[in-house]
Amino acid sequence: MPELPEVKTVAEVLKKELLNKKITNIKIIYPKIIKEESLDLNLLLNKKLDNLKTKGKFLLFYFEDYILISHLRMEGKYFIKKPSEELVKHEHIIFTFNNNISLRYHDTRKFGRLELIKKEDLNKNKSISKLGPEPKDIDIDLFYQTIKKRNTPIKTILLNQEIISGLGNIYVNEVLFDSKINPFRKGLNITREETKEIINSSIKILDKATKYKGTTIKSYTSSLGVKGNYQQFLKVHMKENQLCPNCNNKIRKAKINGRSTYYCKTCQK
DNA sequence: AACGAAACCTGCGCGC
DNA sequence: TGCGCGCAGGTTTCGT
Repeated sequence: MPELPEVKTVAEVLKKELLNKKITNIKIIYPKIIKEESLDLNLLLNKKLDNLKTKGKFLLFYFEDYILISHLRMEGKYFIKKPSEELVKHEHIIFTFNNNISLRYHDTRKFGRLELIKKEDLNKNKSISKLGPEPKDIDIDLFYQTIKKRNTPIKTILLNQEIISGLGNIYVNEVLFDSKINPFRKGLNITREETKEIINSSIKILDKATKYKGTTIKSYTSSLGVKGNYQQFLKVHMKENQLCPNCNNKIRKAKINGRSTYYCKTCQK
């Protein structure tokens, strides 16, 4: 469940269930989910969840003087269960809270990562410090200066979290359709005006997708029993050979840097 | 410094 | 039915 709207949705639900609750037990089933440089997760025992924020696609769990940084990557999910419920396949880390809730990190492909840090180390953390701004915080001129030096497709630039954070493959496909930009165009050929269009579309689409609690493409991907509903608004993503809602030509599918790219050759110049 | 490909994993759907 | 291949909402690492 991994782009910004889905991560924000997860944060909102977990906050409702767990804010101000204390961790009473931690069980690590598959340790490789935890980054090597991480502090020992057992430092969280008896700590209270003070806050839960997001930054780009990261979840930040604030526990008194520590922060647990969580990235879901491709298929990470959090399930809220009762401690008595038996473990199911792919549940890798289990946190028990004092309100009789078992928070389970579930990840079929084991790509997700957890890292525990001291609160004061957040801004020097390797993952977090490299992150670019989310679309709503982008400075158009700075962003334009960056992309106009890049000889790589705009699609690839928008997926680069060091340049702009929060967009993933679905929303980049949708943003480029909305802003009428061909995904193969090189950064250095994008005008300042087009840059502005891209950012405006990004803000608009991420906001709407967040409002609809994200996009659920495969039912098994739903976490926490929360299903997103933005899929009904997708215009190109996963729509190969369907008709473009603007011009009725066929939506095409191609690969850009190994990622499936859906676009309308007629509308996206 | 910037770029692309490979690596990290598992499960599903498709064609034969 | 079974096998092999390609595919999946992401990031990091490695080689050029």
